[in-house]
Amino acid sequence: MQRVTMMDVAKLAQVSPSTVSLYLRKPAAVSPAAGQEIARAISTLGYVPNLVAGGLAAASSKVVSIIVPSIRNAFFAETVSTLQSELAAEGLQVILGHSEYGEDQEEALVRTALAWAPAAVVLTGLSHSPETRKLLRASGVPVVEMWEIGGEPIDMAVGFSHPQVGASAARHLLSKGRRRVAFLGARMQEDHRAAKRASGFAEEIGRTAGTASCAIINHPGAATVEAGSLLLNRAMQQVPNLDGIACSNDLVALGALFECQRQGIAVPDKIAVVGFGDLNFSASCIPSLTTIRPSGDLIGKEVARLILTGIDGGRPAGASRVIDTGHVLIERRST
Amino acid sequence: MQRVTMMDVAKLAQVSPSTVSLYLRKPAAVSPAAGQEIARAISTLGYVPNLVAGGLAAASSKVVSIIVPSIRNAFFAETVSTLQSELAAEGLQVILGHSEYGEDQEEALVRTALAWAPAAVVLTGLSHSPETRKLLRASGVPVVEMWEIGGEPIDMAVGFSHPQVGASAARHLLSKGRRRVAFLGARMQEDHRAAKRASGFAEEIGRTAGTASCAIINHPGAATVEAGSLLLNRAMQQVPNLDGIACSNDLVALGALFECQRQGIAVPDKIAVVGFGDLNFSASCIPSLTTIRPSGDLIGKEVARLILTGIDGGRPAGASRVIDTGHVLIERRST
DNA sequence: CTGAAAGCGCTAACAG
DNA sequence: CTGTTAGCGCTTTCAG
Repeated sequence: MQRVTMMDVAKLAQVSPSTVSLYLRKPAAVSPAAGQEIARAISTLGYVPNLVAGGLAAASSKVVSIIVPSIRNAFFAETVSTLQSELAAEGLQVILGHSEYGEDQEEALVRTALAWAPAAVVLTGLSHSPETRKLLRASGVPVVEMWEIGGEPIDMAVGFSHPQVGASAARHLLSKGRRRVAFLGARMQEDHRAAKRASGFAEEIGRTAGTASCAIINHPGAATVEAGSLLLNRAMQQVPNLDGIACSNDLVALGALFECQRQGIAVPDKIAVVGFGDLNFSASCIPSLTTIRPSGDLIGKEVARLILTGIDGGRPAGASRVIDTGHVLIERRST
Repeated sequence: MQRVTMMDVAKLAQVSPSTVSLYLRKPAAVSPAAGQEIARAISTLGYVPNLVAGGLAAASSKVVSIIVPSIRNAFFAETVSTLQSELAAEGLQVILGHSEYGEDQEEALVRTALAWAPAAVVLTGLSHSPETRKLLRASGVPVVEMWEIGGEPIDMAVGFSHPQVGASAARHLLSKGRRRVAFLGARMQEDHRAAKRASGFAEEIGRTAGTASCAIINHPGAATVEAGSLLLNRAMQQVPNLDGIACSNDLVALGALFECQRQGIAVPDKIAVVGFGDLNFSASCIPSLTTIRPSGDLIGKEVARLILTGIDGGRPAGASRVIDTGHVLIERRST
């Protein structure tokens, strides 16, 4: 499909192909006269460089492979979106893969990702199969794990501590005088990060208010609004006089809010609700939702920065290999 | 970074590299004995084929480039997710780009996409710059435009008619006796598809109920819950005794629903609300939202099918070059 | 069914 | 600053 090659451009501009190649990569390193000729030739011919050939010759393609559990999840959509924009600005392409929270799937994706000799690979979280870690380490490709810190990264990591998020939610509920609380999570058998938020929550409750009741309730399916309704009902059964809940996701929290409204349970008077994610609707729902913002786009930006500095500079020094983007609790009406 | 090459595998298996290559592509075309040797060599060496080299040699890489306005939009996230899964199953990688609803950005993305000699490129909608169309046509690469039909596609198209969606919403509102209606849209100066839903809505209202009042109201920013609140208020100003609204997106509809609740406006008694998208929360909110489902994953499936059949068979014949995935109105409590 | 040969289009030393 | 020279690792005729 590739009609015009660098050879054609070189011929028309009366220079050698390598000069054209040089011009394309470092325009300043070519004489202005030659540069102009080349530029003209490129535009009259409508030349588009073949990145596949370039990648092969340079032994590293201008591609970064991103693997997330699911792009349908607004959290990751945000990060991927930011990452894509930042990388595109530097001429890097994004190859996308979905692990669906499966380590085996992730491993397969990593394997094909590596087949592209990518400039970097970006993974979600710190939990991976041993084989995945081995493949990645052996490849020598820069890898960034995102959305989680607090373990041993394969190479670099950008994210925040999930147990700390859980603890923040717990402290907030406690500070509002709640003592009969529950954590509502979805898919925690696979979503290790949500599970960590849950255990951080439970630990903090236990540590600070040993006498408080605390339940962790899991919905095996995806984190949806509907799951929120279900979970709230189960929580009320399990914790009599429930007065506070933390949710693993704002969608779940919204579902709980709707269920409260349906059953005439006053929020926050009877039950206080804390979410996670600060999604599109969280500020506008009724009551507005107290939530924890993980800043998915900050993560995206930092990952991009790590990749970019790793590419043109030497790899960044040890100090900056793990970046904590933190989290912010945003207090609204639901507590 | 690529350690083991096909050469190494060939040596260990005591065959020639071309036999290994053949085995990788058509295992059946190689003798069972040789096949076993090769398979063993591959696994003991941990060989991963270099797709960059393969792409160069084969003059077409196993990549399909997908360009959507924004992956943060749940509609496109769904399609991309499905598409990625379907294509990955056939060994194709997805390269992702965001146009942010800009034709120039899209053109730039198409240009780099083409540099990868992709197996196909997937675009959103039928509106593109003339240069984009030219580039794509000249490249000879299969292109699929998705999420819209009703115009002249560059090559293939999968989607539905947006004016018809607007008309469906209008008919539904009319059938509920509403005569003072409005269409609430966001970013319609750039989002041509939303604008078409709006005009389809207005036309149908005019055609069927000439005496009805109908306003089209646009929020220049993104389609968010907050925009929904704003838009509802403007609609009520503009159309006294407003009794029905159609929204360009369920998020906008949710915002309108919240605003009604805040102001004590009964839905659907006073104002009926129709959304678009059938998002996660639409069945669960209060009242549950009547909406139009465009089936983003059906679109993804059909696009994948078109690409896949185009690759191993000859290109599909003229008849099936445009696929209408239709839309479904789902009636719930909000009307 | 298998192997030899000839590149795919570009980059990257290295001389000039 | 520019051109020459070798490949990058794989696919693909084409013989055998």
